[in-house]
Amino acid sequence: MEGFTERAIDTIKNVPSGKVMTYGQVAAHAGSPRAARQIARILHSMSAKHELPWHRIINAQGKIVLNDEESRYTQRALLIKEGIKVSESGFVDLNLYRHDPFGN
DNA sequence: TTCATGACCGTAG
DNA sequence: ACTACGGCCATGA
Repeated sequence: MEGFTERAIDTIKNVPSGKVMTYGQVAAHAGSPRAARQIARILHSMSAKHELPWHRIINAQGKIVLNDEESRYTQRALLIKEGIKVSESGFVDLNLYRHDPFGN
């Protein structure tokens, strides 16, 4: 493994379709539990380049928090297409769709 | 090395 | 559900 960023990207790539992970979860799995903000930055800047399933990453409340209106719509559409139920206000039920890297 | 920057997190009102 | 605040921390200039 390289550094935090590498592990984070790897973690994100391993989120299966139909599941989601929170920023904090990814950070923790990458070795830095309190570095959730870095995950946000990684997705913001490298999602296209690394072909990451960026739409499967949401915040700890299970809510979509993108600033851009268009991106929000896209993310919601992608999640729904994978079978995830998303409320109109952009909430996802983490109890049902949370992906646990360790399989718990 | 210091400084600003985030698609965050948890708590509180 | 919404806003406000303080805390956290890996990057890049």
